[in-house]
Amino acid sequence: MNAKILIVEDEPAIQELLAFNVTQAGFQALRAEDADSAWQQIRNSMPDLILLDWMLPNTSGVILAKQLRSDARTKDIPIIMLTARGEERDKVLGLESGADDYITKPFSPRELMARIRAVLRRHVPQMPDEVVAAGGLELSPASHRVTARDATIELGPTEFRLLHFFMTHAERVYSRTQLLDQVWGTQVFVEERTVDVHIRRLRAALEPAEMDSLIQTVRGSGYRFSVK
Amino acid sequence: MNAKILIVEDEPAIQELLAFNVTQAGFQALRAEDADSAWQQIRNSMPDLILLDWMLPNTSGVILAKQLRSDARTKDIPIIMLTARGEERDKVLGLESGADDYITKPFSPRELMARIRAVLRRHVPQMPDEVVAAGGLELSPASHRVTARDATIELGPTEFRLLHFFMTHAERVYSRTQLLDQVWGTQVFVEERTVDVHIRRLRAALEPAEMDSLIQTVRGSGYRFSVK
DNA sequence: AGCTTGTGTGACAAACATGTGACAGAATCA
DNA sequence: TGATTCTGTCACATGTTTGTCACACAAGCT
Repeated sequence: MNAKILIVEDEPAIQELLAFNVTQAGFQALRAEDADSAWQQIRNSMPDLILLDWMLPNTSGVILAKQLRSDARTKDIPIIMLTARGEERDKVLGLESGADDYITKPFSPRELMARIRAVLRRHVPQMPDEVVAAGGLELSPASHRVTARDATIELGPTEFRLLHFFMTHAERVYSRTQLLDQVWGTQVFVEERTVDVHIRRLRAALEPAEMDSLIQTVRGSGYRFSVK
Repeated sequence: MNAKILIVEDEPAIQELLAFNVTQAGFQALRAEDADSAWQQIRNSMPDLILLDWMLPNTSGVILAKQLRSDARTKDIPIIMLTARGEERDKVLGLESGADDYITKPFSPRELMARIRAVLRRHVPQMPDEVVAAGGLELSPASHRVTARDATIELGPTEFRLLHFFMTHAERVYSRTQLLDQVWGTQVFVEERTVDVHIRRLRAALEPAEMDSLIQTVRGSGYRFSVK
């Protein structure tokens, strides 16, 4: 189960070089030349880390990084920025870019791999893939699967993230707005009532297992996942 | 103690529109037409958030944003950029601007307010809502629950706020007017007698647990929550 | 006791919040 | 590409909450 690393770089030569090094080190290399193909790759295979060129054709790397950070689905993926020599370290690691680390071109393969490993290691404690269990439900982010008493529960992506958030934040009320921020991401603008509909869909999916009562309505405040 | 929002916009019509929406939503609106008057306002009243037009007469909005970011006193004030449709999303969120979010003109009031609230929420770490316990009752703002001897007590939003206020201000008499200010808020106008009715409803909810005597009537003065 | 003032109580309509089914467009898949 | 799922939004149904009232009741005063 080696980590997937997405390389976002428009220069074919450098992309090739990176891919070679990464593969050589036992990781799985994914490639993209611009922001669009990067998103496609991300949707398809959820990389564990992104090597991102500071300068990209259309959207620059910084913008892509920001977008990644503001989307609930991708905000936890670590990013290493690739910069030309001139670039200021401060800018790269500053607030604006959501980068975890950066490396200057040209780089030595050894340094590159060292940084990749360091970032991955630093990121492991977050354990985004840990199985969560609460109230008779079991949710596994890694396999994207939910089980209740041996019965598998089918959920759409949004319902899945919603349930995941609830299970990791049980016994606490969240307003529709908070849920939108946490589950949808801050840059997405949707109606608050959309939350209601997704709550309903989630309940409907949990109902066959008689688990729908885990998600409670708190009138005037929001919703709560509770095992009590 | 509602948030102050500084509107920096040279177009009078748009400034007016923004101020209207902001005020309507219960915020306090400050206005400025250019960078100079903006700084003046900022020095005078330290807004909690700045709505900043991308294009301004002398200094452009981006420059002002940069200046704000480089001043220790103002670098933490969140900024929402107002841009014309043509403007590149990339530029706005890029390194240059220190913006926290942006919105494109023309905008819907709803979206504007949603973004303002989202940014404010992100920037004001809400104080930890601690569990309050008094007289055998336990009230948890976070989970929005009230318990009396293992029995859950169901309360409507207003009764909940009322009880919360009482529990955090026990042993002291509050007049109907004071309670209206504290629990209902100063903006709302309701009859004083309404307090009586809510007190009654609260007592009714506490009665099954024999906790209704915690709320005492002080004839001619008001009500008191007392554990003695 | 009578009178005055303050508080308890049940009822009620309007306002409000949430549940629910349907639908069209977007994203995804084969 | 066309088929299929997923999403966000709406309109309507349902259910709660809220503020007010009218009247009953209680307490204090002369």
